[in-house]
Amino acid sequence: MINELEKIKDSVLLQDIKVEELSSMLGCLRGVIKHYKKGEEVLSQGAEIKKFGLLTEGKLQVVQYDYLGNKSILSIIEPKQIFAEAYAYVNKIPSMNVEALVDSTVLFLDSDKLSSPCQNCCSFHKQLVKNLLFIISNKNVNLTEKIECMAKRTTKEKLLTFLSLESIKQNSKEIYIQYDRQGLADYLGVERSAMSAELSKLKNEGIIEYNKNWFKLL
Amino acid sequence: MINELEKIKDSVLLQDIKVEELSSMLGCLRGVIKHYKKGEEVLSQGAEIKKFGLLTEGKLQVVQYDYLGNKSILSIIEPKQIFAEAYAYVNKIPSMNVEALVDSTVLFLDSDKLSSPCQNCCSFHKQLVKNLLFIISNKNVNLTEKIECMAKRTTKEKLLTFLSLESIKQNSKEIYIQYDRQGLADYLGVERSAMSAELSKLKNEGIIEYNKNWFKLL
DNA sequence: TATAATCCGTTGTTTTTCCAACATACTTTT
DNA sequence: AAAAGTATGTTGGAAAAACAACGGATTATA
Repeated sequence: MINELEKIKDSVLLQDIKVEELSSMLGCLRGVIKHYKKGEEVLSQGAEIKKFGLLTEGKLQVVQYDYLGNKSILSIIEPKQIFAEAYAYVNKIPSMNVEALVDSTVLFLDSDKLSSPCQNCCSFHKQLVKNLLFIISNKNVNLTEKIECMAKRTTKEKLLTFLSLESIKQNSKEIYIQYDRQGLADYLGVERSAMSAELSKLKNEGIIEYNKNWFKLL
Repeated sequence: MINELEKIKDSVLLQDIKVEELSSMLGCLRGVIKHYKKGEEVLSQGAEIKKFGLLTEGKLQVVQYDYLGNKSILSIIEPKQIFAEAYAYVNKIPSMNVEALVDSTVLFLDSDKLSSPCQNCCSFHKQLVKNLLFIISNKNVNLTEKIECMAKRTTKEKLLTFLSLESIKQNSKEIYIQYDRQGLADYLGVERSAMSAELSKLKNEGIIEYNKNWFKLL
């Protein structure tokens, strides 16, 4: 257990919480550690969620099957990240699965206990709540930005919206993006090759320059 | 002040908080009431946000101007709803404005105070945090669902994804939707008339039936 | 280093969407 | 009930995106 805490003590969720407090936190939040083999289901569609997860080791993917049975990957969970937190707080049945991409270890924490601190109002509780609010709010802002891009009607506008948002975030006309072309196309909800063609056009029109992950707004 | 509290005491944020506790809460969270004339700016782009708002009276709209200066309405805020809460918890400068559509009254609450309860750990704090987590998580789930719809490549798929999500939520093949055609088109990010045409096609193909706000999946 | 695998851009064709304009139905007002 | 306003459906042409297929470049691997 101590070993697991060591791996996640500098996660965003546990930020600014003293190491000495971590183990008492585990008890308070009914921390449970579970191990999963590659390919195993960590959370399955339709099951009610009362705890959220903090990945201590391995890699997970959040997938969703639509009305036709088509699989789509919603996100990849890396160590120190939390998942299923939104569904733990709204009492809705999630419509997605979480699967282990490699052998993984997850620390589950009780969402009810987190938001209803114990009698003695331990100091770490304040910080935990603050961190959780930050994480969820941040996700919220990111989702809103993605929607802002996707809502544009043309691929050209989607690209320019994305790039100008990045430009603001990176506070520069020259930016580096985290996605490869396929990843960017998925993010914007368009087809890769069509997007590539559109990028070329933007370059020819003298609106942007780019090379691999580097982009410049002119 | 008492008058204002009366109007919002059954909002989601203040759910399950005793009326007697509300006024002490106001002090603790540094509650400030502000009035706005129709057309006035409630929050302006680029200004740092330390407090979030709870609309007690009137109507607000959240608008955004993109890189070309085009205005788009992100959401309409009705009484008892909160706004700007996500931006209050991530330390990001918001890229949107909030404007008063009619004369409005807003109660601003200190986001820091909410997540860092006072010494005596008042009982309402627990409930407030719980409620806030619920609201933000809920928004999160809704945004994710919208993205799920928008990510589909064709209008037909967007419609069917939306309808089947509603079908699950309303637990029936027959559903009533909250949007009119223009609203639904905006939600899905497509053009209204093209969407209408697609709906007709789906009806002809025997995949759905509909009449005004009523839809049935076959 | 050779080979395989992956990523990225290009092109032509097919499909879908947008857009504008108009017709019809429904609602609200007077 | 007439008139005006609003919401929805329809259509055809223009624009854009998807799709498939391919070639060159880069990266990973044997």
